Amino acid sequence: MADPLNSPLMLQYRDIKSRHQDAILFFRMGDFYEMFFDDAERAAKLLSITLTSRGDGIPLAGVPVKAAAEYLRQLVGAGLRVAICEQVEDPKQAKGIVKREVVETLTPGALLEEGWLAGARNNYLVAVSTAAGTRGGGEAGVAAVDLSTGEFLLETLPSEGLSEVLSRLAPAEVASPSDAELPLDDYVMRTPRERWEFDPALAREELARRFNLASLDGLGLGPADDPAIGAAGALLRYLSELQPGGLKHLARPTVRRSDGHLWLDEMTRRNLELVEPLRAGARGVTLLETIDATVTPMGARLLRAWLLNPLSDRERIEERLDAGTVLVDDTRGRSRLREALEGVRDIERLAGRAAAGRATPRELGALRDSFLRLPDVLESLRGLARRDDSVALTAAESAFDLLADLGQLLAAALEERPPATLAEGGAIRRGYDAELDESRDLRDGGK
DNA sequence: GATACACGTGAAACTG
DNA sequence: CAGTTTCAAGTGTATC
Repeated sequence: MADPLNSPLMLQYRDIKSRHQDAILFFRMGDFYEMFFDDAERAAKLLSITLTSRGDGIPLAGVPVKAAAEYLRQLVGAGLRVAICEQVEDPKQAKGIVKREVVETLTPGALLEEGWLAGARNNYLVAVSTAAGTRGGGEAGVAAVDLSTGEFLLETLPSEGLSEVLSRLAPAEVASPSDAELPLDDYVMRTPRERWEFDPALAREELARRFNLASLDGLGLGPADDPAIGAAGALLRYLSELQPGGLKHLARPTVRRSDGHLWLDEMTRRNLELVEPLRAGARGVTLLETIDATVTPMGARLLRAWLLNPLSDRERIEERLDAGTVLVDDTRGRSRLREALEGVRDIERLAGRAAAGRATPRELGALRDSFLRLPDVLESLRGLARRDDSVALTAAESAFDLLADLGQLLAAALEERPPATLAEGGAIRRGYDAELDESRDLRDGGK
């Protein structure tokens, strides 16, 4: 029984590791994340950290929790999955060793961390369902989420169109039935899933439950959308494995109908240099770079998505052109609007982090400051000359949510300049919470 | 500008 | 036998 492989800790480790075979396991031990065995050897090589052992011959490599983010970024950047195993029990209360659980798995497609992602483009995790057995022909379903913004897209299309969709979304990771063959570049992470997970009937139930709907009609989903619905089901199931804590900020899915958009195959898109230069590394040559004068990350992502997704519906095209005309014709109004948008940060991603309960005080401060800019944005919209000429602009105006309640709540609760981390303290204003004030007085010696 | 140590947990080696 | 000490990674901080 002196076998080091059978110590209580190693039993716990092997139990957890057996359920995360395909990931590097970051195993929390006090103030360190430890990796053992093969994980330790791979990570030590990739991260240039010391491969050691605990005297019992078990290979070990570890990083302090405080410095873990940078190492995680490198591992995920290298195309690996990393499962984060935390202590889920107060060590003081624990008898024997402390209980541990995987609370999150990071993959290239499942990232919420701030600063790891390019602000000007979405980071999609995509599920693809393909018709079983048939090679070519049949219909494919695509479901895509951007975890950082909560965006959720569905599309059903002929199988031949898959390469077009996949190059348009440029996903970081693709989940599909293990036997499916997909037109994907080598650097895109492939995640094989069981075929039954793509079952549309199962997925309908899951979607209805998730978004609290009696039926999917409300989402504009009919029987013809089954392939995409099946993909959505598999995607949700996979996400619940990656984020066992749940994803509160996932938006209701929106359906892309190919009849409203111009078909652009991958070759065309490339040759037109819409968003990527033909010669890798060339700067300033794409259409996107040429016309991108957006102020916020939301605008940058939207413009990019629009360029990759040109409309074919005349009415909607005219609407966009009308909006453009109003803005072009009113130089002063336009610069007012730009000015108002200047202070608006990446609300989508900040809100995503807030909803996931992982926003820092400083990020909440950025959210507050952004919200407080919104009245100015709305005012500049209203102030545009001849704004009534544009259906799109008036619609945007009437749908505009100032988020005043949230802005006021954040303004009341947060200090003017909140600290970068909660641990530093001093995030919450005096006078907001009586109990907190009292605790602070006690700590500071009281009067 | 080097060098030592603590950080938190658990195993193993050591002590009485 | 039970209790105590030692040790292990990268980083920040304290001490020379």
